[in-house]
Amino acid sequence: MIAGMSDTLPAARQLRRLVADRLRRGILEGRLTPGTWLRQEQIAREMGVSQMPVREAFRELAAEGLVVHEPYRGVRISSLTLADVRDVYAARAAIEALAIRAAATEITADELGTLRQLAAKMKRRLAPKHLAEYRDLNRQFHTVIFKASRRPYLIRLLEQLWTAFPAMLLDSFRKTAATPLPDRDTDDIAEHEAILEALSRHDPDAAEAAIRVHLEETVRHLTATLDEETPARALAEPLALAAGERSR
Amino acid sequence: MIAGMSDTLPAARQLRRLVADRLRRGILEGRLTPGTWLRQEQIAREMGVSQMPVREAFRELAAEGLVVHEPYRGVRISSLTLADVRDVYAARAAIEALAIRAAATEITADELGTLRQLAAKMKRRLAPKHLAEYRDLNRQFHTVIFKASRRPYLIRLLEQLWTAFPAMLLDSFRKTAATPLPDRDTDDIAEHEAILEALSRHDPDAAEAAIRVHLEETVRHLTATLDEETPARALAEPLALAAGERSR
DNA sequence: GGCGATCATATTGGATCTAATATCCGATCT
DNA sequence: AGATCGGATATTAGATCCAATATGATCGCC
Repeated sequence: MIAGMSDTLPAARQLRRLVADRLRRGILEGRLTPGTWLRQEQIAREMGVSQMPVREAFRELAAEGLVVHEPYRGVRISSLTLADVRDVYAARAAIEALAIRAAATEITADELGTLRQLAAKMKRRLAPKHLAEYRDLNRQFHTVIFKASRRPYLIRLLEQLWTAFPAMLLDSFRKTAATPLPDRDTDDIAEHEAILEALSRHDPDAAEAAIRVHLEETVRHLTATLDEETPARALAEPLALAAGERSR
Repeated sequence: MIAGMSDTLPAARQLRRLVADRLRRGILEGRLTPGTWLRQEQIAREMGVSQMPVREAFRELAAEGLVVHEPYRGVRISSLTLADVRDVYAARAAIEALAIRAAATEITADELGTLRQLAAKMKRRLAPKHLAEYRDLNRQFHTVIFKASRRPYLIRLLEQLWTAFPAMLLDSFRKTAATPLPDRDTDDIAEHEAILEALSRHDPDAAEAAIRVHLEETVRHLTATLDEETPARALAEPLALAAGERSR
Protein backbone atom coordinates (compact mmCIF):
# COMPACT_ATOMS: atom_id res chain seq x y z
CA MET A 1 0.00 0.00 0.00
CA ILE A 2 1.27 3.38 -0.91
CA ALA A 3 0.93 5.37 2.22
CA GLY A 4 -0.11 8.96 2.55
CA MET A 5 -2.48 8.95 -0.34
CA SER A 6 -5.01 10.94 1.62
CA ASP A 7 -5.02 14.05 -0.49
CA THR A 8 -6.78 16.24 1.97
CA LEU A 9 -6.15 19.21 -0.26
CA PRO A 10 -4.69 21.70 2.11
CA ALA A 11 -3.36 22.32 -1.33
CA ALA A 12 -1.44 25.28 -2.40
CA ARG A 13 0.06 26.33 0.84
CA GLN A 14 3.32 25.49 -0.83
CA LEU A 15 4.49 27.94 -3.37
CA ARG A 16 5.70 25.31 -5.78
CA ARG A 17 2.28 23.70 -5.89
CA LEU A 18 0.76 27.03 -6.66
CA VAL A 19 3.26 27.72 -9.38
CA ALA A 20 2.85 24.24 -10.81
CA ASP A 21 -0.92 24.57 -10.87
CA ARG A 22 -0.77 27.89 -12.57
CA LEU A 23 1.65 26.71 -15.19
CA ARG A 24 -0.33 23.56 -15.73
CA ARG A 25 -3.47 25.51 -16.33
CA GLY A 26 -1.65 27.81 -18.66
CA ILE A 27 -0.48 24.86 -20.68
CA LEU A 28 -3.69 22.89 -20.64
CA GLU A 29 -5.77 25.89 -21.52
CA GLY A 30 -3.46 26.66 -24.37
CA ARG A 31 -2.24 30.04 -23.25
CA LEU A 32 1.27 28.68 -23.21
CA THR A 33 1.97 27.17 -26.57
CA PRO A 34 3.96 24.01 -27.25
CA GLY A 35 7.61 24.46 -27.98
CA THR A 36 7.91 27.57 -25.85
CA TRP A 37 10.83 27.70 -23.49
CA LEU A 38 9.87 28.28 -19.90
CA ARG A 39 12.37 30.59 -18.28
CA GLN A 40 12.55 30.19 -14.56
CA GLU A 41 13.65 33.72 -13.86
CA GLN A 42 10.95 35.28 -15.97
CA ILE A 43 8.20 33.16 -14.52
CA ALA A 44 9.49 33.77 -11.03
CA ARG A 45 9.33 37.48 -11.65
CA GLU A 46 5.87 37.32 -13.14
CA MET A 47 4.53 35.31 -10.26
CA GLY A 48 6.43 37.22 -7.66
CA VAL A 49 8.32 34.31 -6.20
CA SER A 50 11.89 33.19 -6.24
CA GLN A 51 13.26 30.82 -8.83
CA MET A 52 13.29 27.84 -6.58
CA PRO A 53 9.59 27.05 -6.43
CA VAL A 54 9.52 27.52 -10.16
CA ARG A 55 12.25 24.98 -10.60
CA GLU A 56 10.46 22.50 -8.44
CA ALA A 57 7.26 23.09 -10.34
CA PHE A 58 9.15 22.35 -13.54
CA ARG A 59 10.15 18.98 -12.13
CA GLU A 60 6.57 18.18 -11.37
CA LEU A 61 5.32 19.13 -14.80
CA ALA A 62 8.14 17.20 -16.41
CA ALA A 63 7.12 14.09 -14.53
CA GLU A 64 3.62 14.53 -15.83
CA GLY A 65 4.90 14.93 -19.34
CA LEU A 66 3.60 18.42 -19.89
CA VAL A 67 7.06 19.82 -20.36
CA VAL A 68 10.35 18.27 -21.32
CA HIS A 69 13.53 19.07 -19.56
CA GLU A 70 16.81 19.59 -21.38
CA PRO A 71 19.83 19.76 -19.11
CA TYR A 72 21.35 23.17 -18.80
CA ARG A 73 18.94 24.45 -21.38
CA GLY A 74 15.68 24.55 -19.57
CA VAL A 75 12.22 23.11 -19.98
CA ARG A 76 9.91 23.61 -22.84
CA ILE A 77 6.29 22.81 -23.34
CA SER A 78 5.68 19.48 -24.99
CA SER A 79 3.80 19.46 -28.22
CA LEU A 80 0.88 17.11 -28.18
CA THR A 81 -0.39 15.79 -31.43
CA LEU A 82 -3.79 14.37 -31.93
CA ALA A 83 -2.20 10.94 -31.75
CA ASP A 84 -0.87 11.71 -28.30
CA VAL A 85 -4.26 12.76 -27.10
CA ARG A 86 -5.62 9.48 -28.33
CA ASP A 87 -2.93 7.62 -26.46
CA VAL A 88 -3.57 9.47 -23.27
CA TYR A 89 -7.17 8.40 -23.43
CA ALA A 90 -6.29 4.89 -24.46
CA ALA A 91 -3.91 4.51 -21.56
CA ARG A 92 -6.40 5.91 -19.14
CA ALA A 93 -9.06 3.66 -20.48
CA ALA A 94 -6.89 0.62 -20.01
CA ILE A 95 -6.09 1.48 -16.44
CA GLU A 96 -9.57 2.59 -15.54
CA ALA A 97 -10.79 -0.72 -16.83
CA LEU A 98 -8.53 -2.45 -14.35
CA ALA A 99 -9.67 -0.18 -11.57
CA ILE A 100 -13.36 -0.49 -12.19
CA ARG A 101 -13.24 -4.25 -12.00
CA ALA A 102 -11.97 -3.94 -8.47
CA ALA A 103 -14.35 -1.11 -7.76
CA ALA A 104 -17.31 -3.23 -8.74
CA THR A 105 -16.76 -5.52 -5.81
CA GLU A 106 -15.43 -2.95 -3.39
CA ILE A 107 -17.73 0.00 -3.86
CA THR A 108 -19.92 0.98 -0.93
CA ALA A 109 -23.55 2.05 -0.88
CA ASP A 110 -22.33 5.46 0.14
CA GLU A 111 -20.14 5.82 -2.88
CA LEU A 112 -22.89 4.60 -5.15
CA GLY A 113 -25.01 7.34 -3.64
CA THR A 114 -22.48 10.02 -4.51
CA LEU A 115 -22.21 8.67 -8.00
CA ARG A 116 -25.96 8.92 -8.44
CA GLN A 117 -25.92 12.45 -7.20
CA LEU A 118 -23.12 13.36 -9.55
CA ALA A 119 -24.89 11.78 -12.48
CA ALA A 120 -28.03 13.68 -11.61
CA LYS A 121 -26.18 16.96 -11.35
CA MET A 122 -24.54 16.39 -14.69
CA LYS A 123 -27.90 16.00 -16.30
CA ARG A 124 -28.73 19.47 -15.14
CA ARG A 125 -25.45 20.92 -16.32
CA LEU A 126 -25.58 20.18 -19.98
CA ALA A 127 -25.92 23.73 -21.15
CA PRO A 128 -22.77 25.05 -22.78
CA LYS A 129 -22.53 27.74 -20.23
CA HIS A 130 -22.01 25.10 -17.57
CA LEU A 131 -19.37 23.33 -19.54
CA ALA A 132 -16.53 23.81 -17.08
CA GLU A 133 -18.72 22.63 -14.27
CA TYR A 134 -19.85 19.66 -16.27
CA ARG A 135 -16.28 18.61 -16.87
CA ASP A 136 -15.50 18.96 -13.25
CA LEU A 137 -18.41 16.77 -12.31
CA ASN A 138 -17.36 14.25 -14.87
CA ARG A 139 -13.93 14.07 -13.37
CA GLN A 140 -15.39 13.64 -9.93
CA PHE A 141 -17.54 10.85 -11.23
CA HIS A 142 -14.57 8.96 -12.57
CA THR A 143 -12.52 9.73 -9.51
CA VAL A 144 -15.06 8.28 -7.14
CA ILE A 145 -15.08 5.14 -9.20
CA PHE A 146 -11.42 4.51 -9.40
CA LYS A 147 -10.92 5.37 -5.78
CA ALA A 148 -13.47 2.75 -4.94
CA SER A 149 -11.08 0.21 -6.36
CA ARG A 150 -9.05 0.48 -3.14
CA ARG A 151 -5.93 -0.07 -5.20
CA PRO A 152 -3.50 2.64 -4.19
CA TYR A 153 -1.16 2.23 -7.07
CA LEU A 154 -3.84 2.38 -9.71
CA ILE A 155 -5.40 5.33 -7.98
CA ARG A 156 -2.15 7.23 -7.96
CA LEU A 157 -1.52 6.50 -11.60
CA LEU A 158 -4.98 7.56 -12.66
CA GLU A 159 -4.79 10.71 -10.64
CA GLN A 160 -1.60 11.54 -12.44
CA LEU A 161 -3.15 10.88 -15.80
CA TRP A 162 -6.15 13.04 -15.00
CA THR A 163 -4.25 15.99 -13.64
CA ALA A 164 -1.87 16.01 -16.54
CA PHE A 165 -4.57 15.80 -19.14
CA PRO A 166 -7.99 16.62 -17.87
CA ALA A 167 -10.79 17.29 -20.25
CA MET A 168 -9.68 20.87 -19.99
CA LEU A 169 -6.99 20.07 -22.48
CA LEU A 170 -9.67 20.25 -25.05
CA ASP A 171 -9.88 23.95 -24.56
CA SER A 172 -6.76 24.24 -26.59
CA PHE A 173 -8.54 22.90 -29.60
CA ARG A 174 -10.64 25.51 -31.19
CA LYS A 175 -13.76 23.76 -32.28
CA THR A 176 -14.10 21.63 -29.22
CA ALA A 177 -13.94 24.65 -27.06
CA ALA A 178 -16.57 26.31 -29.16
CA THR A 179 -19.01 23.44 -29.51
CA PRO A 180 -18.80 21.76 -26.16
CA LEU A 181 -20.40 18.40 -26.45
CA PRO A 182 -22.19 18.44 -29.73
CA ASP A 183 -24.72 15.68 -29.80
CA ARG A 184 -22.67 13.86 -27.29
CA ASP A 185 -24.51 14.93 -24.16
CA THR A 186 -27.29 12.45 -24.15
CA ASP A 187 -25.04 9.53 -25.00
CA ASP A 188 -22.65 10.59 -22.33
CA ILE A 189 -25.41 10.57 -19.77
CA ALA A 190 -26.65 7.21 -20.87
CA GLU A 191 -23.19 5.72 -20.67
CA HIS A 192 -22.68 7.06 -17.22
CA GLU A 193 -25.88 5.45 -16.15
CA ALA A 194 -24.87 2.17 -17.65
CA ILE A 195 -21.67 2.28 -15.63
CA LEU A 196 -23.59 3.22 -12.54
CA GLU A 197 -26.01 0.43 -13.05
CA ALA A 198 -23.29 -2.17 -13.50
CA LEU A 199 -21.57 -0.97 -10.36
CA SER A 200 -24.82 -1.15 -8.42
CA ARG A 201 -25.10 -4.78 -9.41
CA HIS A 202 -21.46 -5.26 -8.39
CA ASP A 203 -20.79 -6.83 -11.74
CA PRO A 204 -17.15 -6.40 -12.74
CA ASP A 205 -17.51 -7.61 -16.30
CA ALA A 206 -20.44 -5.36 -17.03
CA ALA A 207 -18.74 -2.44 -15.35
CA GLU A 208 -15.58 -2.88 -17.33
CA ALA A 209 -17.51 -3.24 -20.55
CA ALA A 210 -19.52 -0.14 -19.76
CA ILE A 211 -16.55 2.04 -19.00
CA ARG A 212 -14.73 0.78 -22.06
CA VAL A 213 -17.66 1.76 -24.22
CA HIS A 214 -17.82 5.09 -22.51
CA LEU A 215 -14.15 5.94 -22.97
CA GLU A 216 -14.02 4.63 -26.49
CA GLU A 217 -17.01 6.69 -27.44
CA THR A 218 -15.50 9.73 -25.85
CA VAL A 219 -12.25 9.40 -27.71
CA ARG A 220 -13.99 8.52 -30.94
CA HIS A 221 -16.13 11.58 -30.71
CA LEU A 222 -13.18 13.65 -29.68
CA THR A 223 -10.95 12.66 -32.56
CA ALA A 224 -13.79 13.01 -34.99
CA THR A 225 -14.27 16.56 -33.85
CA LEU A 226 -10.61 17.37 -33.83
CA ASP A 227 -9.66 15.81 -37.12
CA GLU A 228 -11.41 18.62 -38.85
CA GLU A 229 -9.09 21.21 -37.47
CA THR A 230 -5.91 19.32 -37.87
CA PRO A 231 -3.17 21.62 -36.64
CA ALA A 232 -3.70 20.83 -33.02
CA ARG A 233 -3.36 23.89 -30.90
CA ALA A 234 -2.61 26.14 -33.78
CA LEU A 235 -3.99 29.19 -32.14
CA ALA A 236 -3.79 29.79 -28.45
CA GLU A 237 -2.50 33.26 -27.97
CA PRO A 238 -0.24 33.84 -25.03
CA LEU A 239 -2.13 35.65 -22.36
CA ALA A 240 -1.33 37.00 -18.98
CA LEU A 241 1.31 34.50 -18.26
CA ALA A 242 3.31 34.51 -21.44
CA ALA A 243 6.60 32.73 -21.16
CA GLY A 244 9.84 33.61 -22.83
CA GLU A 245 9.87 32.98 -26.51
CA ARG A 246 12.88 34.79 -27.77
CA SER A 247 15.62 32.74 -29.27
CA ARG A 248 17.91 33.05 -26.31
CA MET B 1 4.53 14.29 -30.18
CA ILE B 2 6.42 14.73 -27.01
CA ALA B 3 9.67 16.24 -28.04
CA GLY B 4 13.06 15.57 -26.62
CA MET B 5 12.53 11.93 -25.94
CA SER B 6 15.94 11.09 -27.26
CA ASP B 7 17.40 9.76 -24.05
CA THR B 8 20.97 9.81 -25.16
CA LEU B 9 22.05 8.99 -21.64
CA PRO B 10 24.70 11.56 -21.02
CA ALA B 11 23.07 10.69 -17.77
CA ALA B 12 24.27 11.66 -14.42
CA ARG B 13 26.15 14.80 -15.20
CA GLN B 14 23.57 16.46 -13.03
CA LEU B 15 23.86 15.95 -9.35
CA ARG B 16 20.18 15.51 -8.80
CA ARG B 17 20.02 12.70 -11.32
CA LEU B 18 22.86 11.03 -9.57
CA VAL B 19 21.25 11.41 -6.20
CA ALA B 20 17.91 10.24 -7.54
CA ASP B 21 19.45 7.16 -9.12
CA ARG B 22 21.27 6.27 -5.99
CA LEU B 23 18.21 6.66 -3.82
CA ARG B 24 16.11 4.77 -6.30
CA ARG B 25 18.50 1.88 -6.27
CA GLY B 26 18.60 1.96 -2.53
CA ILE B 27 14.85 1.70 -2.39
CA LEU B 28 14.40 -0.87 -5.11
CA GLU B 29 17.13 -3.06 -3.78
CA GLY B 30 15.59 -2.88 -0.37
CA ARG B 31 18.43 -1.26 1.49
CA LEU B 32 16.13 1.59 2.35
CA THR B 33 13.06 0.18 3.98
CA PRO B 34 9.49 1.36 3.52
CA GLY B 35 8.22 3.85 6.00
CA THR B 36 11.64 5.35 6.60
CA TRP B 37 11.84 9.10 6.56
CA LEU B 38 14.36 10.45 4.09
CA ARG B 39 16.11 13.44 5.61
CA GLN B 40 17.49 15.80 3.03
CA GLU B 41 20.28 17.11 5.20
CA GLN B 42 21.47 13.68 6.20
CA ILE B 43 21.43 12.33 2.68
CA ALA B 44 23.12 15.44 1.41
CA ARG B 45 25.87 14.96 3.94
CA GLU B 46 26.26 11.29 3.16
CA MET B 47 26.49 11.93 -0.54
CA GLY B 48 28.61 14.98 -0.18
CA VAL B 49 26.30 17.37 -1.92
CA SER B 50 24.10 20.23 -0.85
CA GLN B 51 20.48 19.77 0.05
CA MET B 52 19.17 21.15 -3.15
CA PRO B 53 19.90 18.26 -5.49
CA VAL B 54 18.51 16.00 -2.83
CA ARG B 55 15.28 17.93 -2.76
CA GLU B 56 14.96 17.77 -6.48
CA ALA B 57 15.66 14.07 -6.42
CA PHE B 58 12.90 13.65 -3.87
CA ARG B 59 10.43 15.26 -6.19
CA GLU B 60 11.43 12.95 -8.96
CA LEU B 61 11.02 9.87 -6.83
CA ALA B 62 7.71 11.16 -5.56
CA ALA B 63 6.45 11.49 -9.11
CA GLU B 64 7.40 7.89 -9.68
CA GLY B 65 5.60 6.82 -6.57
CA LEU B 66 8.61 5.45 -4.77
CA VAL B 67 8.30 7.96 -1.96
CA VAL B 68 5.44 10.03 -0.68
CA HIS B 69 5.79 13.63 0.19
CA GLU B 70 4.20 15.12 3.27
CA PRO B 71 4.32 18.90 3.36
CA TYR B 72 6.69 20.31 5.90
CA ARG B 73 7.36 16.84 7.16
CA GLY B 74 9.44 15.30 4.47
CA VAL B 75 9.32 12.31 2.23
CA ARG B 76 9.17 8.75 3.26
CA ILE B 77 9.56 5.56 1.37
CA SER B 78 6.28 4.10 0.19
CA SER B 79 5.37 0.68 1.40
CA LEU B 80 4.50 -1.61 -1.40
CA THR B 81 2.30 -4.53 -0.64
CA LEU B 82 2.07 -7.58 -2.77
CA ALA B 83 -1.14 -6.16 -4.15
CA ASP B 84 0.68 -3.07 -5.30
CA VAL B 85 3.26 -5.10 -7.08
CA ARG B 86 0.50 -6.92 -8.85
CA ASP B 87 -1.06 -3.64 -9.89
CA VAL B 88 2.17 -2.26 -11.20
CA TYR B 89 2.49 -5.27 -13.43
CA ALA B 90 -1.13 -5.18 -14.41
CA ALA B 91 -0.90 -1.55 -15.38
CA ARG B 92 2.25 -2.13 -17.31
CA ALA B 93 0.72 -5.09 -19.05
CA ALA B 94 -2.27 -3.06 -20.12
CA ILE B 95 -0.16 -0.30 -21.57
CA GLU B 96 2.37 -2.58 -23.15
CA ALA B 97 -0.49 -4.35 -24.83
CA LEU B 98 -1.50 -1.06 -26.39
CA ALA B 99 2.04 -0.35 -27.43
CA ILE B 100 2.78 -3.70 -28.97
CA ARG B 101 -0.22 -3.48 -31.24
CA ALA B 102 1.26 -0.37 -32.75
CA ALA B 103 4.72 -1.88 -32.69
CA ALA B 104 3.55 -4.85 -34.72
CA THR B 105 2.90 -2.69 -37.72
CA GLU B 106 5.67 -0.18 -37.15
CA ILE B 107 8.63 -2.31 -36.22
CA THR B 108 11.56 -2.37 -38.61
CA ALA B 109 13.70 -5.27 -39.73
CA ASP B 110 16.53 -3.68 -37.82
CA GLU B 111 14.64 -3.71 -34.59
CA LEU B 112 13.53 -7.25 -35.12
CA GLY B 113 17.17 -8.09 -35.51
CA THR B 114 18.05 -6.52 -32.19
CA LEU B 115 15.24 -8.39 -30.55
CA ARG B 116 16.53 -11.67 -31.91
CA GLN B 117 19.97 -10.90 -30.64
CA LEU B 118 18.61 -10.02 -27.22
CA ALA B 119 16.56 -13.16 -27.06
CA ALA B 120 19.60 -15.20 -28.00
CA LYS B 121 21.74 -13.55 -25.36
CA MET B 122 19.12 -14.19 -22.75
CA LYS B 123 19.19 -17.85 -23.52
CA ARG B 124 22.83 -17.85 -22.64
CA ARG B 125 22.30 -15.89 -19.44
CA LEU B 126 20.00 -18.14 -17.54
CA ALA B 127 22.46 -19.11 -14.86
CA PRO B 128 21.65 -17.53 -11.51
CA LYS B 129 24.99 -15.81 -11.50
CA HIS B 130 23.94 -13.85 -14.54
CA LEU B 131 20.66 -12.86 -13.04
CA ALA B 132 21.23 -9.14 -13.03
CA GLU B 133 22.37 -9.24 -16.59
CA TYR B 134 19.40 -11.33 -17.57
CA ARG B 135 17.04 -8.81 -16.09
CA ASP B 136 18.77 -6.02 -17.87
CA LEU B 137 18.46 -7.85 -21.17
CA ASN B 138 14.83 -8.49 -20.46
CA ARG B 139 14.22 -4.84 -19.89
CA GLN B 140 16.00 -3.99 -23.11
CA PHE B 141 13.87 -6.51 -24.92
CA HIS B 142 10.67 -4.89 -23.73
CA THR B 143 12.03 -1.43 -24.32
CA VAL B 144 12.86 -2.10 -27.93
CA ILE B 145 9.34 -3.33 -28.43
CA PHE B 146 7.47 -0.47 -26.92
CA LYS B 147 9.72 2.05 -28.55
CA ALA B 148 8.87 0.47 -31.86
CA SER B 149 5.33 1.59 -31.28
CA ARG B 150 6.37 5.12 -32.25
CA ARG B 151 3.85 6.44 -29.75
CA PRO B 152 5.70 8.99 -27.67
CA TYR B 153 3.18 9.19 -24.91
CA LEU B 154 3.00 5.47 -24.36
CA ILE B 155 6.75 5.23 -24.50
CA ARG B 156 7.17 7.85 -21.86
CA LEU B 157 4.63 6.23 -19.60
CA LEU B 158 6.19 2.81 -19.93
CA GLU B 159 9.63 4.15 -19.31
CA GLN B 160 8.34 5.67 -16.14
CA LEU B 161 6.75 2.44 -15.05
CA TRP B 162 9.91 0.51 -15.74
CA THR B 163 12.27 2.86 -13.97
CA ALA B 164 10.08 3.04 -10.95
CA PHE B 165 9.65 -0.69 -10.72
CA PRO B 166 12.14 -2.65 -12.70
CA ALA B 167 12.53 -6.31 -12.15
CA MET B 168 15.16 -5.27 -9.69
CA LEU B 169 12.41 -4.61 -7.24
CA LEU B 170 12.27 -8.29 -6.73
CA ASP B 171 15.56 -8.14 -4.97
CA SER B 172 13.75 -6.83 -1.98
CA PHE B 173 11.86 -10.02 -1.61
CA ARG B 174 13.94 -12.67 -0.03
CA LYS B 175 13.07 -15.84 -1.77
CA THR B 176 12.90 -14.31 -5.18
CA ALA B 177 16.32 -12.91 -4.77
CA ALA B 178 17.58 -16.28 -3.67
CA THR B 179 15.88 -18.44 -6.28
CA PRO B 180 16.02 -16.26 -9.33
CA LEU B 181 13.73 -17.73 -11.88
CA PRO B 182 12.81 -21.11 -10.53
CA ASP B 183 11.37 -23.18 -13.31
CA ARG B 184 10.45 -20.03 -15.06
CA ASP B 185 13.40 -19.69 -17.36
CA THR B 186 12.35 -21.96 -20.16
CA ASP B 187 8.80 -20.64 -20.22
CA ASP B 188 10.13 -17.15 -20.23
CA ILE B 189 12.28 -17.86 -23.22
CA ALA B 190 9.47 -19.53 -25.06
CA GLU B 191 7.17 -16.62 -24.43
CA HIS B 192 9.72 -14.17 -25.68
CA GLU B 193 10.03 -16.13 -28.84
CA ALA B 194 6.30 -16.21 -29.30
CA ILE B 195 6.26 -12.43 -29.04
CA LEU B 196 9.13 -12.16 -31.44
CA GLU B 197 7.45 -14.43 -33.89
CA ALA B 198 4.20 -12.49 -33.83
CA LEU B 199 6.07 -9.26 -34.36
CA SER B 200 7.97 -10.72 -37.28
CA ARG B 201 4.66 -11.53 -38.89
CA HIS B 202 3.49 -7.99 -38.11
CA ASP B 203 0.39 -9.42 -36.51
CA PRO B 204 -0.99 -7.06 -33.85
CA ASP B 205 -3.52 -9.46 -32.42
CA ALA B 206 -1.04 -12.24 -32.00
CA ALA B 207 1.55 -9.90 -30.58
CA GLU B 208 -0.85 -8.49 -28.05
CA ALA B 209 -1.98 -11.94 -27.06
CA ALA B 210 1.58 -13.12 -26.71
CA ILE B 211 2.70 -10.27 -24.53
CA ARG B 212 -0.40 -10.59 -22.40
CA VAL B 213 0.37 -14.23 -21.79
CA HIS B 214 3.93 -13.35 -21.01
CA LEU B 215 3.15 -10.65 -18.50
CA GLU B 216 0.37 -12.60 -16.89
CA GLU B 217 2.62 -15.58 -16.47
CA THR B 218 5.32 -13.40 -15.02
CA VAL B 219 3.04 -11.87 -12.45
CA ARG B 220 1.39 -15.17 -11.67
CA HIS B 221 4.71 -16.75 -11.05
CA LEU B 222 5.86 -13.78 -9.10
CA THR B 223 2.93 -13.67 -6.73
CA ALA B 224 3.05 -17.39 -6.28
CA THR B 225 6.64 -17.10 -5.19
CA LEU B 226 6.02 -14.13 -3.00
CA ASP B 227 2.89 -15.29 -1.29
CA GLU B 228 4.93 -17.73 0.67
CA GLU B 229 6.90 -15.03 2.41
CA THR B 230 4.07 -12.70 3.07
CA PRO B 231 5.61 -9.76 4.84
CA ALA B 232 6.93 -8.13 1.76
CA ARG B 233 10.31 -6.64 2.32
CA ALA B 234 10.56 -7.71 5.87
CA LEU B 235 14.28 -7.86 5.95
CA ALA B 236 16.47 -5.55 3.93
CA GLU B 237 19.04 -4.23 6.30
CA PRO B 238 20.08 -0.66 5.78
CA LEU B 239 23.46 -0.60 4.19
CA ALA B 240 25.89 2.07 3.20
CA LEU B 241 23.25 4.58 2.52
CA ALA B 242 21.07 4.23 5.55
CA ALA B 243 18.58 6.99 5.96
CA GLY B 244 17.35 8.53 9.15
CA GLU B 245 15.03 6.40 11.15
CA ARG B 246 14.89 8.02 14.49
CA SER B 247 11.59 9.42 15.56
CA ARG B 248 12.52 13.00 14.89
C1' DG C 1 -3.01 14.29 38.52
C1' DG C 2 -4.46 15.22 33.97
C1' DC C 3 -5.25 18.45 30.22
C1' DG C 4 -4.13 22.36 27.41
C1' DA C 5 -1.37 26.13 25.93
C1' DT C 6 3.31 27.75 25.06
C1' DC C 7 7.86 27.47 23.84
C1' DA C 8 12.01 24.79 21.97
C1' DT C 9 13.87 22.14 18.41
C1' DA C 10 14.25 19.91 14.19
C1' DT C 11 13.33 19.99 9.46
C1' DT C 12 11.38 21.43 5.39
C1' DG C 13 10.42 25.30 2.14
C1' DG C 14 11.87 29.61 -0.02
C1' DA C 15 15.30 33.35 -1.19
C1' DT C 16 19.64 34.73 -2.57
C1' DC C 17 24.12 34.06 -4.27
C1' DT C 18 27.74 31.63 -6.93
C1' DA C 19 29.43 28.19 -10.26
C1' DA C 20 28.84 25.40 -14.35
C1' DT C 21 27.27 24.92 -18.97
C1' DA C 22 25.40 26.08 -23.39
C1' DT C 23 24.69 29.19 -27.16
C1' DC C 24 26.00 33.09 -29.94
C1' DC C 25 29.15 36.10 -32.16
C1' DG C 26 33.36 37.72 -33.78
C1' DA C 27 38.15 37.29 -34.68
C1' DT C 28 41.75 34.59 -36.64
C1' DC C 29 43.96 31.32 -39.40
C1' DT C 30 44.25 28.46 -43.47
C1' DA D 1 35.72 32.76 -48.11
C1' DG D 2 34.98 29.27 -44.92
C1' DA D 3 35.75 27.05 -40.92
C1' DT D 4 37.39 26.90 -36.28
C1' DC D 5 38.62 28.56 -32.03
C1' DG D 6 37.81 31.68 -28.14
C1' DG D 7 35.45 34.86 -25.49
C1' DA D 8 30.89 37.15 -24.06
C1' DT D 9 26.35 36.46 -22.53
C1' DA D 10 22.38 34.21 -20.93
C1' DT D 11 20.50 30.67 -18.23
C1' DT D 12 20.33 26.70 -15.57
C1' DA D 13 22.31 23.93 -11.60
C1' DG D 14 24.20 23.91 -7.03
C1' DA D 15 25.38 25.97 -2.40
C1' DT D 16 24.25 28.63 1.37
C1' DC D 17 21.33 31.29 4.17
C1' DC D 18 16.98 32.46 6.29
C1' DA D 19 11.93 31.88 7.22
C1' DA D 20 7.86 29.00 7.85
C1' DT D 21 5.91 24.96 9.85
C1' DA D 22 5.35 20.74 12.46
C1' DT D 23 6.37 17.90 16.42
C1' DG D 24 7.61 17.19 21.18
C1' DA D 25 8.44 18.75 25.75
C1' DT D 26 7.63 21.78 29.50
C1' DC D 27 5.02 24.49 32.32
C1' DG D 28 0.90 26.16 34.21
C1' DC D 29 -3.80 25.74 35.25
C1' DC D 30 -8.00 23.50 36.49
